[in-house]
Amino acid sequence: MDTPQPRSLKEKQRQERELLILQVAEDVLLEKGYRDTSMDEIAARVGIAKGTLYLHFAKKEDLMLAFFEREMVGILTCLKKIYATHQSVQSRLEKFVKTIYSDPKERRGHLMYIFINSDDFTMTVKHQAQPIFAEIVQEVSALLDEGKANGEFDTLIPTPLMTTSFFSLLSPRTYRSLIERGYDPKEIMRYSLGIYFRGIGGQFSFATEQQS
Amino acid sequence: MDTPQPRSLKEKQRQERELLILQVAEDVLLEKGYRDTSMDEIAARVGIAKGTLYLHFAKKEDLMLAFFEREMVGILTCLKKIYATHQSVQSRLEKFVKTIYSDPKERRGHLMYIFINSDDFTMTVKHQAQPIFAEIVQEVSALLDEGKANGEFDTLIPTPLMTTSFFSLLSPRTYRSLIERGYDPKEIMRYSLGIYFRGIGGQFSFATEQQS
Amino acid sequence: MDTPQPRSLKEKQRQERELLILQVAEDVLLEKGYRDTSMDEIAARVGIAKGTLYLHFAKKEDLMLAFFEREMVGILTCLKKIYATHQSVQSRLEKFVKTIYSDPKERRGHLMYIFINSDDFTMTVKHQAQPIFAEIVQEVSALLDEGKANGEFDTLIPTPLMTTSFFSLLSPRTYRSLIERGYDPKEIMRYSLGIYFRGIGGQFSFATEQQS
Amino acid sequence: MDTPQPRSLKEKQRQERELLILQVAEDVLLEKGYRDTSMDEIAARVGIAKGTLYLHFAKKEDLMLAFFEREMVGILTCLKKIYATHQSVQSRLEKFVKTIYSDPKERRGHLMYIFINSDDFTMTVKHQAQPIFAEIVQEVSALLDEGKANGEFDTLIPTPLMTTSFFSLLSPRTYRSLIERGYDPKEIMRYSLGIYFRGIGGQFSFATEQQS
DNA sequence: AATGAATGAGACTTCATTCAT
DNA sequence: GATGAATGAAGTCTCATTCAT
Repeated sequence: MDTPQPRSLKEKQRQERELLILQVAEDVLLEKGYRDTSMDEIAARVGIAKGTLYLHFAKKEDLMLAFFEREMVGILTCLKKIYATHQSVQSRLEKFVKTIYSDPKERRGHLMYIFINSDDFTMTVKHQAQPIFAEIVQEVSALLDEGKANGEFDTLIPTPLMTTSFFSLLSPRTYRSLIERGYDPKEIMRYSLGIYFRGIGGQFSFATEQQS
Repeated sequence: MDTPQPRSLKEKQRQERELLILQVAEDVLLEKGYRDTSMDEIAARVGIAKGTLYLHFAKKEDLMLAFFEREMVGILTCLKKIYATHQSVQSRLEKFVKTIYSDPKERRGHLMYIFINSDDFTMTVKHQAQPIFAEIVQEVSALLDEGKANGEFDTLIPTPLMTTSFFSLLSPRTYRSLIERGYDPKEIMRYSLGIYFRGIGGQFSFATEQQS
Repeated sequence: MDTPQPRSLKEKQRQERELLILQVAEDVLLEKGYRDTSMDEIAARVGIAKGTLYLHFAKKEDLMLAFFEREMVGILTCLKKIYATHQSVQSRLEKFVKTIYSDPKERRGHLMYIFINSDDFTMTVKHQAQPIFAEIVQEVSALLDEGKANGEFDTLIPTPLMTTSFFSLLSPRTYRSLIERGYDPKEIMRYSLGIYFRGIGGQFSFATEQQS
Repeated sequence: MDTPQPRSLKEKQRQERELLILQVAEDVLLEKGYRDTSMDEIAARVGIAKGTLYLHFAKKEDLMLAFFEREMVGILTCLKKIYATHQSVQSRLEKFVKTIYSDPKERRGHLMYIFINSDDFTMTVKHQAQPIFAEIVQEVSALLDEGKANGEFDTLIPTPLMTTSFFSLLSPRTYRSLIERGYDPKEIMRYSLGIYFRGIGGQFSFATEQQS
């Protein structure tokens, strides 16, 4: 605390760069997958030396973990914000998914899927990120329980099953294949959500929005 | 034909060995993912020398492809057998999924999921296996269309969306997490199918089987 | 000697096969060079199993050595036959070279060059084949000495130098490059010999044959 | 330009290292031939790790190519320098050969021979180095043509044949065998050149220098 | 005797990680 | 702090040689 300003200046630069690294790591991860993401490429794209990467993150795993956490914190924040809303549970979950998927190229949604479903990545990294991961799952579970309690969803389906189904909704690969066939992201979203919510006992009319 | 026994004996051993390799490759693939599956490890687990692996498969990719095809041919056969049955489309698809997942550790089901959803694996191998892959997807699509035609499923949902949802049903990772929490494989299966079929407009009572 | 006929029958077959192996080895060696000549390919081209190759030759080196000796014995025989002729030394040496190069694709000539000049091959093999190699060199040296003695060649040039120059006459590579440019094998031969013999003090008219 | 010294220092070291690698590659190539030259051995002899080699040259072929070009550029430069001299063509070509062979162990001369005559090496590498290779051949051809025009050499011998003969003059293998027998490098050179130049119609007295 | 499946040393190459500058 | 050259373990694949049948 004896040198607060200079430190915070340096510190600010440092954090900006760290952010940049995380963003680049995200880019590369989404493009190439975990194993084909090399530290060399990340450093090159960020425009720093490889060694500098290691000043921020001691291991590739740590970078990926930090990156994962950054994303997951964002998702969790979004989830909590929506959680506090006064709407039906279904509306809130729909809102959540749509928000997650509303960034360019649906990065956040795909990342969430990868974190939860990918082996390559998950095996190496996730066991270290249990807490936040558990919190996200917990939050969604709580919402689903609320939905069961207020009659929106089917009470016969165990919540954990509802939850895992929720997170399996949209695999990036199949998503991409649909995009390639010319489907509109919003349409894909709507139908996927529709299948899910009707499946767990919610109300969903595929016709309605089509008519309006 | 002059030396039928000796040749078939050798050949039998060869095929047994090849089968063993494919099984081990499957094990390792399921445990570690495509990129972390090394030829060294496969050879070591099979108990043969590295070079021997290459007598059976000229490249890692070839092994993975052979292995993929073996599994997918099995799945396709199963699918066609069931396709010819006289039952509701839903029953047939349920039967299909249950059959696929009925082997120990649900390997086939998980593999199908990986083949369809994994990037690592798919990018390297699937382009070579397009035909069979496309056939499986086509077969399921046809069934879903039949279901739409006979009133079982919602005609407002585009078939490709129904199809991709179908193949996203059970990610191995979430499946495993449910198993770890003590859920019964059959139960997981039933609820997942239930959510899916109700989601696409089919009939499904989560209560019924519970009562019987 | 107790079973002379059967043994000689078997033995004959054996020798025929050995001859075939040597011929195939020659083919492959000339096509691909020593290091790219694999035992697999030789066996496959001969139409026998790899193991059978090893019944004839304990090591790749041995095969190459045997093959080298076969060729060199042929060349030596040819050389001795010509040696005994009653002609000028130059005529005899010319005859020798033309004979060596008179087989299809000039195999023997190229092989002689390779044996004498190639590093790859020679380092591995030649030290084992000293005797015959030395004999060929000796024979040529003797002829050159005879030529020096009877006034055909320049006595100021040390015989060993004349000899090595003689064996460096036609490298397969440059030979091939000339063929590719459309030169006639006989023409190449004539000019090369001409340069050499004139070089060592012999008589050679490049014009003569052209005119006739 | 803001950091000229540090950059040039690093760069200098780098180039020194690269030079060292090229020299070692040359050593090993001359000792063992192309196919028996392993990246491991080069690294070990240079005293660096295998990976470091790949910082300088992305592939074995690239190293060999770079090395080839370095040598050939040297030879070409030397050739052009001599070309511009005012002397008889024969004197200039003699000067060229003597210069090429004047380094310790006659490395350059042997390398030139290998580049032009070795299959192993040439097949892999030379097609990438055509331009410089062609230029060297062209330069020598031009000199020989000049010699034919001014009456030094026999006009009846086609220039391409003169050229290939020129490059076949001294095979490293036979050269070494002469050295082993106690001949002096200069003597070998003189006689070989003598045979060649007399052979193509030039003037050469084996006696002269002997007397002086 | 003949086979060819099996072996394993060794080649090339990549990349996460370290460390002297 | 920042750099990027250096490292070396690990991965894929080849091929001479052996050996059970």
